[in-house]
Amino acid sequence: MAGAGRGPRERMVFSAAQLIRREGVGATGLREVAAHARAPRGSLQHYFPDGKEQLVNEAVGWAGRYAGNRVARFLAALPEPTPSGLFAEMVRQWTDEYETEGFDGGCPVAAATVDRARTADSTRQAAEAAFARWTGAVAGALTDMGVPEERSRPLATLMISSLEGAILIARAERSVRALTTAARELGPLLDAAVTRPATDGGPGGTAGNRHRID
Amino acid sequence: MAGAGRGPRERMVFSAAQLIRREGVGATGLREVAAHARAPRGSLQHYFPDGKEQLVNEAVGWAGRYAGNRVARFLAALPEPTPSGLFAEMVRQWTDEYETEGFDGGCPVAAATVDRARTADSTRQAAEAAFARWTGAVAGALTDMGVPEERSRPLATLMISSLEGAILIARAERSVRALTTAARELGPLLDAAVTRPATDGGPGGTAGNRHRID
DNA sequence: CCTCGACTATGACCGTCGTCATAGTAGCGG
DNA sequence: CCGCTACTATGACGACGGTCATAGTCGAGG
Repeated sequence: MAGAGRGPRERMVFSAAQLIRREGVGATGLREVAAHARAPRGSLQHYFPDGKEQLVNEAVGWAGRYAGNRVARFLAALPEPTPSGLFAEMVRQWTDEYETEGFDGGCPVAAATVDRARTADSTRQAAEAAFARWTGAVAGALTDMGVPEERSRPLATLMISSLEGAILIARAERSVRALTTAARELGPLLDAAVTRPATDGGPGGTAGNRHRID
Repeated sequence: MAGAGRGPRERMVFSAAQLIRREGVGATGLREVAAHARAPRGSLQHYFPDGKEQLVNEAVGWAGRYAGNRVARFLAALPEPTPSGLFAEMVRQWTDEYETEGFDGGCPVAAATVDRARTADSTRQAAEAAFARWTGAVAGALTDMGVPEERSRPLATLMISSLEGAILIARAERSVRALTTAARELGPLLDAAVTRPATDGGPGGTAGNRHRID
């Protein structure tokens, strides 16, 4: 997860996302964010005049962009892209993390939704946008692989639902089981949705790139 | 959701679960729980001498039992039980709530996991147990419907993963879409796992009942 | 009537949190 | 050197939060 170098503002957003996904929104203090980002505490009110809510929203936005952009990289890593292969990569990002760094972290968008969906509507909207961006990237990739338009978005939603739920269970169990199960059980269903040959991105172009938003 | 009458202790556990699933663990105060349960504040330290952590753990346990027991009722409501029918009922519980009461509530087990998995191990274990109980009930039901033993648990895990994730997305979107999508897309996969005729619970017995724990 | 246990009732303590106010520094164009 | 803007530095404030201490009620048993 890149994001170490940048300016203090970006570092704080990044640190906020890190802390939120570990402890939840409520238990993440602003002083803690500043310390984690090695940024001056005074900069918080300078860069985020609307306070914690703004910082949280930007952290959620960052997470959504990150997840969306990640899809293109997963595709690039696959010798020949298939829906099940993409999902396996998405899952593998989490199993890798859990096996090397422990089960401390979850998804910051999920945390923001759980902690703030009811109370802070702007945060709820940020989470909605993050999910939309992520879903859009996955759905675009599925279409490129030959999944019919109408099925791409539902299947992308199903993939992300299963992944988010499996992340929860994995953290609760401190086991990667739910994640690998999701990948194994869902794989065939996803591949069965391919009805025409994959769109070839051609040399120099990665399939799915045109779905990236920035 | 029953649980209004009982003694003050049970009311507080129930209220805690309600508040946690709406606001998250961190934002749920003990004074708030007592007020919601119309229970005296002084009773908190009497019934829960280990403080908030104990109360949260019991709320999570309550939610796990509730979800597990609910499975048997879903089965009873189905004319002829099928895996997709069961999953549709599980999903419908949420779509019904969201359509009649709004998108304020989520799953308390998910909230406890997000907010406390890293910090409070006893709460993490409570969440693990809750998921286990729920998964066990669903897996038992699947087996009764003719799903082979080895596939029941993985499929049950997949069902719960998808449901939990879809709940998150539904709350973020304030839309029931992700939930209905999960039911629609996953249904065929679940039914395809049936390899032998369903076990008939016989007259007077509801299929799956023997999997209830209490 | 006294005791005892279960339960209730409150107020205080101390920590943390988000926010605000205020002042300080650094670089830069003029 | 001035003035201006961008950013940093700190301390204080008020609002809870969880927990603890202490005392009060009340019914049952003796």
